[in-house]
Amino acid sequence: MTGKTVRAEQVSATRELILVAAERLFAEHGVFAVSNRQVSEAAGQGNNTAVGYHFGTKADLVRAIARKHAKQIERLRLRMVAEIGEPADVRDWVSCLVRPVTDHLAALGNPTWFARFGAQAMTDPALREIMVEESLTSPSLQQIIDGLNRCLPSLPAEVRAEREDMARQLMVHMCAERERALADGTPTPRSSWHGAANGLIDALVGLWLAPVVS
Amino acid sequence: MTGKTVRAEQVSATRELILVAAERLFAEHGVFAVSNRQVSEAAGQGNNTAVGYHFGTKADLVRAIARKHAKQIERLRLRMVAEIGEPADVRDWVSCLVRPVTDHLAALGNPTWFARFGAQAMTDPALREIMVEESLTSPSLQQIIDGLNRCLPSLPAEVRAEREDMARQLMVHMCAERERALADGTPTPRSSWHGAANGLIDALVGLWLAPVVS
DNA sequence: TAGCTTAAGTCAAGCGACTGATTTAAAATC
DNA sequence: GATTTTAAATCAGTCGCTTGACTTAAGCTA
Repeated sequence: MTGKTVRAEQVSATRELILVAAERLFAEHGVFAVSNRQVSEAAGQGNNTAVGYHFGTKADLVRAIARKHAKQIERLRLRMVAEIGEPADVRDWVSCLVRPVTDHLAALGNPTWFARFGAQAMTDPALREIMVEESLTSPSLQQIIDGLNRCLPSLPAEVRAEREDMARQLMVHMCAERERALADGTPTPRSSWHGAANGLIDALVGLWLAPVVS
Repeated sequence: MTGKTVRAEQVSATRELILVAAERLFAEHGVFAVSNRQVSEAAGQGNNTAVGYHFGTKADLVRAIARKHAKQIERLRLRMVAEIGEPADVRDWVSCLVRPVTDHLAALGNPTWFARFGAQAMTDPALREIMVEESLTSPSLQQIIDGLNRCLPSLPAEVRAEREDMARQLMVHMCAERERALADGTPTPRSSWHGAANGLIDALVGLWLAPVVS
């Protein structure tokens, strides 16, 4: 952030204002229920083309939001993977999957919007690919998958692929669910993001270790 | 369907045309990326107000689609719950949760659109409540939850609530994932909806039986 | 001063909602 | 049972409004 010129500082401040405003509006009203104009206005920009100028289309804006968070989560995940002890068991690897996300959300304070935004974007036919590109193409993520596979050598390949998907879906949508409840004031099963992570980790360990019966 | 007048027959045919067209367009392009006009046109209605006339707002249309499928799934689920043997174990109840949904999708043939539509609607802030009302307020569903709880008496209430959520999220989004892959021609872990259900059931049994560690 | 950023205003296109006319099955009347 | 009346469904077109995209001008930093 430092080391920039005054000009560049102002520009990235403007961009950040837009990103935050967009994330909030998208989470609260839906990505496609909010126009670029409304985002620009909410970001305090007099110009109705501010989003277009700084980011381009709505898809580009979504990408920028995703990238921002993915970067921060990836930092936490790399650190955690680096610190993992040997021998690592399924629970260790699952924790590496879950904690960076929940820790990131916890660090954002309250309220947060990213989990709800992410869940929407992941289910939209036009935005899904963008989200996958930005958040699933991560070296540390592959490391975790590999580590998990080493723990579960007897699991058939198709079951592994399936359970990877399940783990991902569960993380994305359970975080969104909790964030929604927090925003609505609805009671949550756990009192903190850390607790929610505990619940997720327990469940995911059970899921990965589940015998293949049928 | 029979026993109706000719007039009523035509009307419900028109409504069905609109529902099917909407479901397809929503799944392929996104619920809010498709206008009511486009739906009317795709349904072969000359009038751009056809959706408004028959259903009302877009939210009402979404509700009608959800209700249609929920009804059919509920029929399958009631039958399966009625046929469940005693004593029923976790796997029996989980099967009652999963099979009606996958069987319904299998019965729809190929391609299907409902799973992708449902996943979108479930994550949208404006549509979520509608979907919950239409598909989660079902007597048979409560029976299954109760049965599951009887199998797992030692599970803390908050963990139970949490894992109910997880099971629901997994069903919705894994079905959508598979439907997407089928539509794209991407390889799927399983060759049939029945096989996908097997994978889901194995995983969910493991998830429910997972020890509460942390 | 040159170039990037913000502001202000304009534009055609598409939106949901509305209107009145037309069609036609169904109900009422004879 | 034939004829008239009614009301639901469909059609065709219009309305005000919002949208993303565009143009032009002003502001400010390097």
